[in-house]
Amino acid sequence: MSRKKDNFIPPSVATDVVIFTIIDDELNVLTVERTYGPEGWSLPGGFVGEKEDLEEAAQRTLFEKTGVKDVYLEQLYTFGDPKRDPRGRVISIAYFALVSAEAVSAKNGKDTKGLKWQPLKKIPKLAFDHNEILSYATKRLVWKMEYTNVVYSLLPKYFSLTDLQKVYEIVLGRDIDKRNFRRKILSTGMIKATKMKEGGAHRPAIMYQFTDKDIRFISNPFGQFLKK
Amino acid sequence: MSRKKDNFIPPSVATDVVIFTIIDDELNVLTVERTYGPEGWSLPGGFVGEKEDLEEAAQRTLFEKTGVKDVYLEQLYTFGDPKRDPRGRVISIAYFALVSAEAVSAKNGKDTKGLKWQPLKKIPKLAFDHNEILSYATKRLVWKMEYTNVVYSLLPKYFSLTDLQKVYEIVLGRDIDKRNFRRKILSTGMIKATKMKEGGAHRPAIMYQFTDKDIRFISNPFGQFLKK
DNA sequence: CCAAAAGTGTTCAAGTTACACCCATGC
DNA sequence: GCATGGGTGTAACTTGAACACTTTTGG
Repeated sequence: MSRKKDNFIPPSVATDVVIFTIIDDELNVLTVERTYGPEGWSLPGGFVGEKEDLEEAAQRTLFEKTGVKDVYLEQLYTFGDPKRDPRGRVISIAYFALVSAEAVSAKNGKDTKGLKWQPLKKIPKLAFDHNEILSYATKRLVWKMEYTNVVYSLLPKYFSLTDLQKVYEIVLGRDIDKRNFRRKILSTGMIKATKMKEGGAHRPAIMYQFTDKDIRFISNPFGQFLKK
Repeated sequence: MSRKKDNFIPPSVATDVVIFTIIDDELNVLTVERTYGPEGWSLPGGFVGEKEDLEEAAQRTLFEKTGVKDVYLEQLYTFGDPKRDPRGRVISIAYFALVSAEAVSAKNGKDTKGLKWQPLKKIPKLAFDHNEILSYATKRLVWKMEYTNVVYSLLPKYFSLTDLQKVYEIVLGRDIDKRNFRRKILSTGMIKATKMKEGGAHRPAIMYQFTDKDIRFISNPFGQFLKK
């Protein structure tokens, strides 16, 4: 309540967005090259507009950088260490987003200059506390994959069970037994066969799609899965 | 990045804290009577100091209202609807805290006037979006109870298995089978018998305490437990 | 016919659920 | 001796984990 002291300088409020996608069988994160302030890379973000909701601000950042809308976006955590930005007090509400690689490559954001997808495993030291934000986001992602059907946001409309399994293996970082995976994933009812098969090189796979695109908890979560 | 426009009024930043405890076998929430702005009850909270970390601000609120420190406190969610406070733009980082009833009754906060513990089931319409914050906090609480050992923050140092079970029943809102509860809780290793027995009215119970007071995930979470 | 990915079942171990009676104490 | 809360075991079922071979297609 000690608000109206003289000389009270209100903090700035920003959002930063951790945007994940899968490229070349690796989990990637979108980074931007800094043009002012501390040099190097950082997460995409920006200040919250005067009459803008927090999620709107995050959505705006996401759209400006990737050109996509209607993707999975959720609030992650708010970072407010008084010294997290050397230039002054900035409180950042971090969001995390999942986009499918094809959605992004289709329509690019308007300012793609200075943007770079970087494999999570090779992320350099980022500006501010952005490595910490990223680490937080990564934990949340793994958790969401195990307990919910978020995986839909990382895949195109149609996909084979092998495609789906690969995404789980990449994000969870371990191999999964094919037979157990299939039994379990099908028992959740989160996907349905569309009977359409691709015309590829080998035996054609049954293509699936998600039954719904609302986030949902899985009845018997993917505890540990099993070795391949 | 459209920050440095003229006339940009930075939002105020506050924290609000949802403080739960158990009183008379009911889950209670601490509310404060409003003295300015919208009338009625609201959650305890206050503006974030100029050089204050967010969690510090929440901790300060908690201490001022309840007189307790070192209790379970975690960041919940950040609420930032531009119209959530009719007086102007205020972004609120909500926290949620668990205290044991005995800890609070022991040492009271400095300004107890206007404070009231209210049973969750009888909470009236609160100011701003505080009912929404509360609802969010309640969901988080239930989740944490099922998947972690947070329950330690709601109990005194020594307690019987019946005490413990009662807390679960109150928070989860369902009856639990005694035998299954005991087997499971003991198998987690989160509590240990201290062999001390009370001198009460009936057959004395074995008293337990928690093996550690760090938040920890439970290996086989309390899925549904079982009917009594 | 061969390389490559798709597809498919069973067995054993572990965990979950349902369920009912005796025990120790104070009064 | 009785009321009250404390304490205990087992059987049926469900879920989890480990494991290997056959099928289909293109080239």
